[in-house]
Amino acid sequence: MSIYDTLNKEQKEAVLRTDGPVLLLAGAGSGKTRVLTHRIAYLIDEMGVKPWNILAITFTNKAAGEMRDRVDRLVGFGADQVWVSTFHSSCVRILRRYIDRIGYDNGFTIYDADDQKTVMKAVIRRLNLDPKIYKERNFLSAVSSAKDELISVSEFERRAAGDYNRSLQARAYREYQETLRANNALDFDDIIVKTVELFRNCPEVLDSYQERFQYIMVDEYQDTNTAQFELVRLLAEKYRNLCVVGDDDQSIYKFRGANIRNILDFEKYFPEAAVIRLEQNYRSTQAILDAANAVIRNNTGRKEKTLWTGRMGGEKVRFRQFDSAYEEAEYIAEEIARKAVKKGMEYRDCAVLFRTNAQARLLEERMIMEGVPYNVVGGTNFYSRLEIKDILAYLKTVDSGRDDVAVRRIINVPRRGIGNATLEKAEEFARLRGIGLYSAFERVDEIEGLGRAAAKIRSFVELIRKFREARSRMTVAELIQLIIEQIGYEAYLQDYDDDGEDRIANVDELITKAVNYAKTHEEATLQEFLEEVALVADIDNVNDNDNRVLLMTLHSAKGLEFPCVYLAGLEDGLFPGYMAVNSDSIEDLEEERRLAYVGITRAKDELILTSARTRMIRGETQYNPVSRFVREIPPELLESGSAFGRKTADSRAASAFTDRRRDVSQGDSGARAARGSDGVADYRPKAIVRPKVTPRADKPFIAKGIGSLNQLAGISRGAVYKAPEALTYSVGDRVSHMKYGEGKVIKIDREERDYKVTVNFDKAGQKIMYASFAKLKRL
DNA sequence: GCCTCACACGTTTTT
DNA sequence: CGTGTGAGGC
Repeated sequence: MSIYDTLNKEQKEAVLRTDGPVLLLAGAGSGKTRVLTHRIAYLIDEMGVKPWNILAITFTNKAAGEMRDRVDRLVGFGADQVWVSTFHSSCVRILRRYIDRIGYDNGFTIYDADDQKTVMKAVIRRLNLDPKIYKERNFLSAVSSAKDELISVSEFERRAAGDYNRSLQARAYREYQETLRANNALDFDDIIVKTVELFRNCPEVLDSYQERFQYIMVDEYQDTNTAQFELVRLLAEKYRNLCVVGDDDQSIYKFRGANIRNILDFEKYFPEAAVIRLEQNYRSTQAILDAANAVIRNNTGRKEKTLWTGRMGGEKVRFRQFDSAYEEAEYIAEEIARKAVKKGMEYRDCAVLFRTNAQARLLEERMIMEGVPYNVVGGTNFYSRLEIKDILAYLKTVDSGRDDVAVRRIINVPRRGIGNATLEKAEEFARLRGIGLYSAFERVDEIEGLGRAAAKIRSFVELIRKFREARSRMTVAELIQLIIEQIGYEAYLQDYDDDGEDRIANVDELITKAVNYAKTHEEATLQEFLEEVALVADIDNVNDNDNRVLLMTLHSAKGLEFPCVYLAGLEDGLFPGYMAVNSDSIEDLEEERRLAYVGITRAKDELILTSARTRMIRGETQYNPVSRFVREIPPELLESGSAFGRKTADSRAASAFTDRRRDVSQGDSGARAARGSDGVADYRPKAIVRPKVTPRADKPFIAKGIGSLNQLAGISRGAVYKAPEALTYSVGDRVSHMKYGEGKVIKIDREERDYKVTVNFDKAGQKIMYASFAKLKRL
């Protein structure tokens, strides 16, 4: 009895057919991850393939981690040598070694969406275009789609000839690309594009990777774009041992350039390809699968397949319509709470999925009221919070200083009295000499007409110089702490806005992450840390051990499964979104339908669909009909219950909620700042919820599992920041500091969540610092 | 140079 | 409704 005997006939075929191209059409829940992991095991154990000759590409880091774990368990030895990672991580790894061959520096930085916007805005200004008319978003999406299709600047220009608007985009594209190059930066798309460019221009580099990756597997293949396809094609060209796994019915990233032709035309590029279909679903009940099939059937141009399951019967899919989105949220939260208490359901077995991130808020509020522990995946990424970006910009500048966007971001944070006029002079100086902004700062004495600002710039340069010098002898975490302390960042955040405390807690989380990073990586360089940070997705940080309900978009839910799934906001105009409803292309609606299919097929045992008659969107009340996707499910497959079309006990009970709601919704300006470390929202700012946190006494209240509520109660979970209960030193004591050496404590002020300590250092003089960051030791 | 206030504008979805 | 931006006053 071998591990392969547990596979069905098709799965086994996919595992055993190791040589040559294979297109594996794997329906939802058909065990494709199982096939991939067993295939890797088979290659290593039975075929004698060296683990390092195998490359497996997944969609998210989380999926990569899981795959590696499973391979680890299957193969005794060498699993850690298999490359399992995302497109982006793999490419960055390659580019770090070789990008100098195509004219970048190997120490390149990675720009996120925010940085891209900053650059494009500057481009628009430089091109003397009216920013009122030309939005950076439009240019950026034109640039991004061009890159997805591997269209170079010159190719874009050629195609744009004669078209005014296109020509403008072409100019913006060129200018944008040149700026990135000058800053030695790559955007997300470049990471793929530049790798393809490298392979095309340097045959010897390509050859070395072709030799290295003799067996290649690509998961979620339906979501690859043209650039990614070309990358894979190049790598696989020599040995042609390429196995792609996908499901055209689950292609949901067209907006990001995913090219469904990659799957439909695979056999054209690889005529010798074996096509294997996995059609047995091991995940869902027949009832759920019937609903999924009923919906997806309405799409045209699919690869025909019929999913079936051995799990006959099952509970009918439920549908409930409510008068308002509040009632919808209440129903979901209340029911989850009830199931947890009465039926002993684990919170982690349950997910609430929705179309847009904005829907999370209402659900969240309600979860808190019901005392249901939850996590929100996505929304605003942890690393795009302004306080985090500030610190990262400091780190980037310390690391290289070539990134003008980063330098510009921090030159006046905190306020140093360096304003626009000064900056423009410095930028002009830099531009004329073809150097970076930071290099210009280093030559500040040569810049004319700066007046008093020159001294301010000089001390900024000195500050960075000190950080650089300190870098070699400290960990990333220590460096961050040093920066925070030196620039007085905590105090800056404290009175930046109402969310000072939340922001400080976020910075603290960053330090915790840096500490953890050092623990898991032998050579934890600053550059690697920055890279890691740039490439994480929110879903990557979801911890399966957390016993919480997950709230997330349908996109984030791809690849996951849950015993119980709530699909919320099934309304025409929301899901499918109004864009798709009003689009003249049937394609857009079909993509939404595939999204619905993905959502439905996440459920193993229980699926509940909900919708609301009214919903507030952008301050406006919208009235939406029930989603066409619900209507596509035959009534006999649905249990529509009493809430359908009528006022119910549920909705009547909700009026109390409506009254309480007013104080809930006012002033949640802090919502953004209040996410936990992982890009997973752990709590809401006090303004929204603090007065509301009265978890019912009869609810199970698992204190340790409910980060959100701990946060609300003012309990910080950060390891580093935690305000000490009592200090180990007091006024008059001699203390030592990591950087300043020894000194005497002059004064201690108790502040809301920390102590402010004034120390007179023997060498460095008098400093005021926060106890939690300073880590003073009594002598 | 910095702060405050008023107003316009908009979101699908994300590596 | 919420955020980001721009004008105007200090």
